[in-house]
Amino acid sequence: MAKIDSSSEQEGGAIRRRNERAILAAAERVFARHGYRGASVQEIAEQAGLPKSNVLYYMGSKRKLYVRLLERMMERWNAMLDDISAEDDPAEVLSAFIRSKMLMSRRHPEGSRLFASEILGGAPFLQEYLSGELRDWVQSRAAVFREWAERGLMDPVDPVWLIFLIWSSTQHYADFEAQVLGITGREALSDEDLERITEFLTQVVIKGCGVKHPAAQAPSERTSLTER
Amino acid sequence: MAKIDSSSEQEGGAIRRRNERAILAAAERVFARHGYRGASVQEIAEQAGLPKSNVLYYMGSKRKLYVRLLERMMERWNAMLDDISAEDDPAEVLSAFIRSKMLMSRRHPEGSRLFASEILGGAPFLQEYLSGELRDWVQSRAAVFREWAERGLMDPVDPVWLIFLIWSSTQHYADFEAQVLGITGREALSDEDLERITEFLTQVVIKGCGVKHPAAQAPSERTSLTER
DNA sequence: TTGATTCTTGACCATGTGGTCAGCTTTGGC
DNA sequence: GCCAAAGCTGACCACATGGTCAAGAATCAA
Repeated sequence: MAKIDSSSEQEGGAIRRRNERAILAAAERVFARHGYRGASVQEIAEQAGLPKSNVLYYMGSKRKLYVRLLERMMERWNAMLDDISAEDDPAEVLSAFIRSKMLMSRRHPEGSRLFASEILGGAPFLQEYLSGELRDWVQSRAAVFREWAERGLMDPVDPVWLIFLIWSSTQHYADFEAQVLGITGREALSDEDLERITEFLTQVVIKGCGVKHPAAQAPSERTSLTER
Repeated sequence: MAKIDSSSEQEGGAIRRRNERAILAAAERVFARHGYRGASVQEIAEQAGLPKSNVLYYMGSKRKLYVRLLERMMERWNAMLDDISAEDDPAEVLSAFIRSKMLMSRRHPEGSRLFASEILGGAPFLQEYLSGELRDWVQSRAAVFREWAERGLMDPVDPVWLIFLIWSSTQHYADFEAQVLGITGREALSDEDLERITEFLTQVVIKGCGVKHPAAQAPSERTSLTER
């Protein structure tokens, strides 16, 4: 009776795995572009190179497909949200935070836009996640930021607004890609562009929040810039 | 042969004006929530308290209605984009910039989300605007920022990334409202919240970009915080 | 080869879609 | 009070939607 189970097992034959991959990739594009309602199973099927019936055969329904994509995106998100402690170097933590979020926008632009579209529509499927898991995560980081402020390692800014600042300014380069490209006149953002933007954002945040290097340069081995 | 003309004249009787207002308001909500494709004329009509035929009678078609909303939003945007010169005080200009963009998110959240949804979908209707008018606007501001940097009034940051930073971090509070409320556990953001966020963003940007007060405190009377 | 499981897909269905239209009522200037 | 213009709207249309299903095709272990 065990259903497919949305976790990342690779049960099922090679055919299933291949087709599901194609469907998920196509669906992420289409949902990201048109939102849940605006996306059609027909278009997803075409982009996946399969008949519509086949998509429904693998995914059950449009809704299940959508939920599965959201869950996949949240897994990626969670993989990025590593833990921090008040003993870490604020500058390093913030820098790594910005960098990994920027990398997420870079690696999974469709997923980022899918997520944005869900939030834009009032987060009908994600409300629980936002006010549960994610909220807890934010609160725990906020506590660390506050302690840093108390120790004089940074200005006493509201940690939640700071987290939102980092999220929004990095997410921007996925969600508003069309605007960024239109205004800069580029065809695409290069790796160098992304690196420069990352450095710019890091600098503004760290300097803007008055982050200081800890007195005793405690050598803790963090800086997990990569995502996995 | 003069058509209704999308500019903000108030031609037409009182009935027309009232109904169009209701339709535009309802349509902005629905398009913002579900995107262009996902929105249905039926739902817009219901939210406006009119039969579907009546909506089509006034607006012609779904597409025309959508375009009209985008144009209205761009008018609001343009009304906000006042001019600046290299003689102005950088801190004041940036502060006013952040404040007015924040006010836009506050006053027209649906419009902001409508705009976001359009960009998210690849800006099929706005590409021209983005790579034309808006691009010119950005370039002209960028030139001023660069001159400030040359005069040592601020750090030599890339002005375009700075503008995107301000846009994204302010727009966030309209577009990702659902996320902000879910995480902060609030029902809505109060005026005080908005004021604190505005001050926070202003502080981070100004401090983060090393903005200095001009040597001779030139008293120019700008700071147009209100939108009209 | 057998037989069960998985895969594939066109036909089909009820419902929703944007849009048209004809005929009605209301409005407002004269 | 007249009447043209404006407003109103239910009925209707062709088409797209998400989803079902049955019947066949491919796969694979025994």
